[in-house]
Amino acid sequence: MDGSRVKAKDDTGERPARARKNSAADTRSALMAAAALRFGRYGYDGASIRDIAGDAGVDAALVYRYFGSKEALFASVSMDTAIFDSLLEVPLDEVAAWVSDFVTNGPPDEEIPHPVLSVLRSSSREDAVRQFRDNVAEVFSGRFAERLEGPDAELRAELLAAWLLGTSLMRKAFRTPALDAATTAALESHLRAGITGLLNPRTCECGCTCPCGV
Amino acid sequence: MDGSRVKAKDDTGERPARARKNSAADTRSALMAAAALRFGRYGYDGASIRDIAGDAGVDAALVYRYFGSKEALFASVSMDTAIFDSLLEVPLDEVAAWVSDFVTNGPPDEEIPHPVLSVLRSSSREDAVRQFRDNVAEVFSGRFAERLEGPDAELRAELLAAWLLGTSLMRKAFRTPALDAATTAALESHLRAGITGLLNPRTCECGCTCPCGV
DNA sequence: GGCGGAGGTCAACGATCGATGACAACGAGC
DNA sequence: GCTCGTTGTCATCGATCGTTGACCTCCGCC
Repeated sequence: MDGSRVKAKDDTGERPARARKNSAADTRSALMAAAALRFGRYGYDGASIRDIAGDAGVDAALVYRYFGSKEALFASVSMDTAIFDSLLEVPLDEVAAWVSDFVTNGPPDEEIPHPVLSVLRSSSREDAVRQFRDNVAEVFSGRFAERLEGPDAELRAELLAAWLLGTSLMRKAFRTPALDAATTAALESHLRAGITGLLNPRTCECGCTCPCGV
Repeated sequence: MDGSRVKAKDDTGERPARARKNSAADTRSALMAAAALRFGRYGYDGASIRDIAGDAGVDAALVYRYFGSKEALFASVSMDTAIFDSLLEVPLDEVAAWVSDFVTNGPPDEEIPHPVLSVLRSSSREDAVRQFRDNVAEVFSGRFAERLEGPDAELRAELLAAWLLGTSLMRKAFRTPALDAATTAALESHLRAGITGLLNPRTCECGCTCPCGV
């Protein structure tokens, strides 16, 4: 917090944008990018306006000119459901691959944390928790569940969301050893073994979940 | 934060312990109980020493007499792996039931949050993250993985931990609608469908995971 | 050339934080 | 009854927080 006064955020890189007189839009988006990173990494309470503005290379007062308050800035970078849109169009037997890709690709947590982590690490904020729950409900127990056959479609859809969340957390935030070292192929293989069982209705009494139908 | 000056923590209830001159041990444990609740609910940054001490019915200065610092208090109530000990002795085909019980029983999040949530909501604290990772590695990719047959035992064990974590989070912290309303039986049923696939090595090429061996 | 407004900095505010040390109230032992 | 260690309170410190308003600096326009 001492020698970190380096500007971490002129890497939007569209135009050189010399030291003075940037455009307001650029500064706004730089603040949002810095806020997403700080909120995601340190949570709402742990990220200060001064640090965020420092990352963006501007003064803290600009946050209040462009957003009005810390809460408004937080809300403007909170997670949206867009990252799940592609899941809704993936064939069910490719969901495991999608999950594997979701928890693998994208920038690592050191650069840009998952939007989910931002909510989690800010879970003292009840509005963030509520919004997260509503988003999950709309995407998973809402639209995704419609594609599932068998009983308790909403519950199974939310279990998928839970496993997606847990796997993403473990791999990208906590980096437990085996998950951190796992190849995408191995990860997808074992994700498939579990997710297939979850998404496909059972067809035999023993709890068999094989997609071959036994 | 205003009218909440009620004493939430003389419910240790062993002896009446009149208003003055409690035993040091009682006060210490009252502080730890209040700290576990506050840290778990609001995270490290969101829980103040004054609030914790207020919940315990004592002055904030006592935290420093008994623990030395806020960090030491946090460390003393951080999660230990004891809550997973019983899992290590559960037969593999009862793991789903154990997980269902883990994410169902115990006090609801409003009363006492899971120790895991304390770490998650304080995940800006690198030492807490590190300790959590080490604990998971020791319990799951360490001891639990030894019981698994088939390839990638450590990875599959950590995936189980990830799903346990995700399911617990969704059900107890975020309370997504279907998971919040689910019966233990329905939850266990669908957990079993997925976990069985994860824990049992596959025996046919199509990805079949049925324990009946097909 | 001067001017107005937009982009940005600066200093300061009240509040709250973690932390410290002096001090009061009480009980056990002599 | 006096003392001394334990238990707990109180006032306060310096730092940092979110937030605000005054001020500065530069560019485009008349």
